[in-house]
Amino acid sequence: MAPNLRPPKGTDDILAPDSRVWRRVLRTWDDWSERFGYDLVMTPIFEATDLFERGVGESTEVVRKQMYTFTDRGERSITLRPENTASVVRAYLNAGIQGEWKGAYSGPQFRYERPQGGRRRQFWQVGVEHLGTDRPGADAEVIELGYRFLVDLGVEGVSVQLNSLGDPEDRTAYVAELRSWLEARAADLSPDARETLKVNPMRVLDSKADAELISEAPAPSERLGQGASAAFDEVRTRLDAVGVPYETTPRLVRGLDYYTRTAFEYVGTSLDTAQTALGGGGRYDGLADQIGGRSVPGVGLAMGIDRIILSLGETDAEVALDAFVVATAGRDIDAAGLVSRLRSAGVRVDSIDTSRSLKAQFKAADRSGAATTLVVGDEWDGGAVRAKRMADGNETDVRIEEIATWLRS
RNA sequence: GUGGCCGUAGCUCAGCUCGGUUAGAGCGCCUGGUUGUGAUCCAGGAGGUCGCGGGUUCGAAUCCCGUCGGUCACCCCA
Repeated sequence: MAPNLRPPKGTDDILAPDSRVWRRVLRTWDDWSERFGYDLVMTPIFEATDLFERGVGESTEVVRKQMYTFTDRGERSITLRPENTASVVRAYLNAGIQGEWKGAYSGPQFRYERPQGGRRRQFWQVGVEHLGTDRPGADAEVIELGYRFLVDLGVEGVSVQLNSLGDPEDRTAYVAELRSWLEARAADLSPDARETLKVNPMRVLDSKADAELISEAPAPSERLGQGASAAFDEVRTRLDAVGVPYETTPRLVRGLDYYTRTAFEYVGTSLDTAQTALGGGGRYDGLADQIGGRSVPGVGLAMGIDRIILSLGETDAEVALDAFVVATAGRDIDAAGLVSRLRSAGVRVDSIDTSRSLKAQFKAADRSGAATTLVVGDEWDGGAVRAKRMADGNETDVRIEEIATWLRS
């Protein structure tokens, strides 16, 4: 262990069997996002720093202390993306797209924080953005997608927490009211909350230490203007109609500044760490304008894959092989031919060094988890191989050209 | 960024309080028993600068300091 082979603090190497769960989760995501009509969108892993400063918000925790920022050789300030929404909106604007557009992404994000269960410096998010419309139906559809995805994966106790933060005018008035309400009670606030109050009063609503006091505070959803209020109602009506359960959480706020109107989070019951949010999102009608483009409404969500997998437990490490090929002495080339032929036929198959003892090869076959082991031996000269079902030890000879179909039955 | 706990074979850990011959166990791994058979059994074997650096000492896995890493909570968030 002399040379340092560990990955950097807060990052992980993910190998089998854990990586099998990752494959399943990522495939499930691709499936659901396609079913909902989202095309794949890929943006750079790093961006100009000011994109995040303007997009995510100068007063947010993310921008103030969590960004991986460095200067490149061309003296540009570059930041590893701490989230993906600002990039996707930038890409939409840059491509000159008119009107509605739906994109899905998947990839690593970076935030400089003290690592903890369910909180890494490099973590994986999947998400979608639906731009160019302010219809509440789009909000409901985004929320439904995340819900279906989590339920399909088998996450236990999924619930959707829903709130509305109002339109910018509602929010300005509300924040002023909240600020004076909190300032009047500053003596009772925790020191952390008092600091937060100066920078961003709404985030005080998130303070765990002040939960009791906060429960008395005015809530954003109680101060909605007509437009936001009607939209909030419609989102709820639509969620009811498609059978997505949710609970209204009046004091739910989000850590990023760009949210307007709809804000939501997914929480699960099986995560036994302090981090309970599996995903979240909302509407951000002012974001495009803030990062320097035209005014384009949008709504989106982001899901934390690391946390979702944590909450899944390690139960389902599905076997990745259908068959394992072993060979007796001198049958190396025949065995290699069989492996190649099966792979071309769509069978997931592997072998180890076929010149090793049959015992060693069978041991590897057993460990691989493959249901069947195929023995290339003297039967090969008669056009067959011996197939052994590992679970019960039964063996039968199978014609070489029939193996692929035999394995599927 | 703040605080608590932890760092000995691939893995889980014992040994550390009361420093002292070649640092142990279980599991795993490799080879053989079976020159065509795994998961069981038997025999043998490989594998450790005791996280790293410094200090105290005749002598440090064991005591002291620092550092890095892990973990949990806060903060915050996915």
